[in-house]
Amino acid sequence: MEEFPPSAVTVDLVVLTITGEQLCVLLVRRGIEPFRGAWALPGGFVLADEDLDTAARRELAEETGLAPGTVHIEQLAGYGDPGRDPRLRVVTIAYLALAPDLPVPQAGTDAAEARWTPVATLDPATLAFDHAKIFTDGLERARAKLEYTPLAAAFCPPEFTVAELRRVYELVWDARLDPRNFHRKVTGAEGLLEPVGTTTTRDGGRPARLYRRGPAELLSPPMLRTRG
Amino acid sequence: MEEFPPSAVTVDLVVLTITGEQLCVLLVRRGIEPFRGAWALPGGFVLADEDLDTAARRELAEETGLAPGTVHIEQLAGYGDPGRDPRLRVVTIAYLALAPDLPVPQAGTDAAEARWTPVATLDPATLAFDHAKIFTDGLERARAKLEYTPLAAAFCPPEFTVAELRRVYELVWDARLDPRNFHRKVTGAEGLLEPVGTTTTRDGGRPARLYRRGPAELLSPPMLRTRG
DNA sequence: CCAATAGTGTCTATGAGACATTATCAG
DNA sequence: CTGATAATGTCTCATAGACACTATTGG
Repeated sequence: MEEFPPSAVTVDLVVLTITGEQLCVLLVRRGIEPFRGAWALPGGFVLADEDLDTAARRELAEETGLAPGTVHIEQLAGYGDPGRDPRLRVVTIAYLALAPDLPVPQAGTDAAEARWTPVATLDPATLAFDHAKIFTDGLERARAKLEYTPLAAAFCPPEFTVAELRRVYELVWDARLDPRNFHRKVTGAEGLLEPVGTTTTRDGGRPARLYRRGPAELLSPPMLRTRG
Repeated sequence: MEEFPPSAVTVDLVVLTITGEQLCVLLVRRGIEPFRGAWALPGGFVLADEDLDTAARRELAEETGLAPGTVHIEQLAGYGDPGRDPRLRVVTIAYLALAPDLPVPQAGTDAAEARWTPVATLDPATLAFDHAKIFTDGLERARAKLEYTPLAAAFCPPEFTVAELRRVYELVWDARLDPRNFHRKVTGAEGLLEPVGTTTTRDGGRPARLYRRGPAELLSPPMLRTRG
């Protein structure tokens, strides 16, 4: 092993949710230096005996007070530019988490404040460290994954209507989808949705059938996002 | 910052190429403990003032003696299970590299030997550390990326024929594609291929037009791999 | 009744896949 | 010439997208 350059390893989280009519990201206001007072992605050090995924879930729970089962979480990428943290060499493993509409987050240990911020109004350049890039990468990953995975349901409560699922696509992609074609597509896709059997009128109008997520891991054929 | 658990950070590489008629991965035989004598993915420590991408390219150059411009390289994922290295806590950032047919690699500093191994005959379980998982993830990433990116050309020399590009798909996916439909599809895709203007008879039969990679970043609509 | 949304049916353009046909080289 | 592969054309079927229409609730 000889000598090796020592580093700290952290996890950072891009946590996305849909509250009301907006796609939002979880930000914390830093209570300590560096970047004290600035908004940042939640995160923290990986403990000595801890798996990366475990560290990410722990930080998520600390920051949101969330039941682990309700949130989709996946690794995003590693970021390790020298100088990304002014104190010492820190390599961070970023995670992407998608959650249904959540209660207001609670501030964690290092954070003075935690908040859901609409992505439409967020200027990424104001974020601490290199979190602008991590946030942008995470958002793009989420957008891409809606195309070919059933991940949109991760933004919905356990039982949801086709219209609610469509709203997820429309908000994340900032696009309009034809309700009738969307309905035909998702109800026709094998293993995507499982009918619960009951209906709801919470969206107004004719009662809508409720569905749960089905066992499908892949959306085939994919949902098409018209590319520029 | 208080106290933090110190770690070493490495990069490991899944380097794929096509030699003759087989998809191959670059492996090195370890010359030092642990796993001395076992085959492993090439890799090494990230230096103190070095970017992760830079470290990956440096290791690749050391291990293959390759001109940097000819190889596609992208980050794959981070791996950090405690105990994945028996010596100390090591978090590795894995990279995926795709290269055209290459000269025989040269052994690096820590490696006794370097070799191209056909993926069809490789038992991943024999690899050192957790390299079985990294290799499997890298291979699956490469397979998936052929579907929706122009990445297959990374396996080809700068100028190549449609048939050579098709061979890449067939070898990586282990599938057969109709030459006529494939030809129509790739020559019709916007920005994918740029005709050089010359032809070659190196494949026998009627001379085939030579192409270079075009500027397209995305293959739209994607190449379809028939899913199970 | 009317307003609103759910859900179905129909038409059309596009593209994938199967496969015939013609083109152009080496020997 | 033959044998090989390149390149193009044609047909059919599936599906995305546009949009008309019917269904079922609340007010």
